[in-house]
Amino acid sequence: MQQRSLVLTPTPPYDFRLTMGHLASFGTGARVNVFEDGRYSRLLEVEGKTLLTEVQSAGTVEAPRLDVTVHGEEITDQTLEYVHGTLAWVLGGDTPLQEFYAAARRDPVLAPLVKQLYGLKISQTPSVFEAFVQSIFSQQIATNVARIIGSLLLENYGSTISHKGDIYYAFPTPAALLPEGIPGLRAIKLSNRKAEYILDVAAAVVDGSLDMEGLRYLPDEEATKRLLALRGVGPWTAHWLLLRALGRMDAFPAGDLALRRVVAGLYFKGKELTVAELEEFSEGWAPWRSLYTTYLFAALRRGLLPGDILNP
DNA sequence: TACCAGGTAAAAA
DNA sequence: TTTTTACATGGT
Repeated sequence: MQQRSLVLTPTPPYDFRLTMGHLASFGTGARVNVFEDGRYSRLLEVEGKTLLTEVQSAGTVEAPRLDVTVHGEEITDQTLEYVHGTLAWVLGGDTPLQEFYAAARRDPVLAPLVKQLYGLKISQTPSVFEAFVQSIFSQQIATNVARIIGSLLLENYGSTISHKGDIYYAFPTPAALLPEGIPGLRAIKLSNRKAEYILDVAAAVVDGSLDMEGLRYLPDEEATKRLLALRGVGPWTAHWLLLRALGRMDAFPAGDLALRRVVAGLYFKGKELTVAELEEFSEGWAPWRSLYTTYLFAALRRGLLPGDILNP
């Protein structure tokens, strides 16, 4: 196996540990986005080849620098360039923070959180398809169940690379999901309906009738419209995709139960909020609602919020 | 044993 | 047009 290296320089401030820790805690995160001992490892499929990338911080929050090692066969300059672009996107280095910080510091609830999470950026999935699949099987089930299903998906469909005794999984491509059909996805504990949603989209991507990755280049409104037209995608999924796959800064999944409870607990003394009320409240956070959302979830996962905030 | 969990489409009213 | 209901599975 060949090995090459490259360097990434995110815009400061950038906290690699916070940003990757948050990424690894999401959805299937732990299996496909490995973050251990300060090293982020991730398999990427490039031009039909499977590459293992390993990223380590070689800088500071104020002067970030990331050293990347790429392992694989026939790593051309072009391949390396593609990997560079993909990782820059995945690691969220260009997330604009200054205006969000200025606004959040004026908010008594957010001010201490942005201080503790200083330098946290929004990581992105390498493909829109990956976030779509993760969102579908996270719908209306407990996060730990979603994680189990995610692991099964990787083990059953993902290509792998062995390196220094560890097995790394790539997130399955649309084409990889088609041959096993509905029964294959039922076998990994998805409902019949969710299996249909995923296979419908996978088939449309493979036959070229759906340019899912092209959604990245459309304005928010148009991208949202096209996402909502997909079976299985409602407002909650569409907004999470805008936030974590399309790199948009003002997405807000108001239908999210956990988000609703967190905001209710922090801003409304625990009084339950309807989706419409949360949506209205969030308007004060525009145009940085993706960042508010990300910081609240990061705070939640890191135990910076009251422990019982999800159980009113 | 029921009921709920980081929702959505389809049926029923 | 608005409001229920089925859906899979693991935890409590």
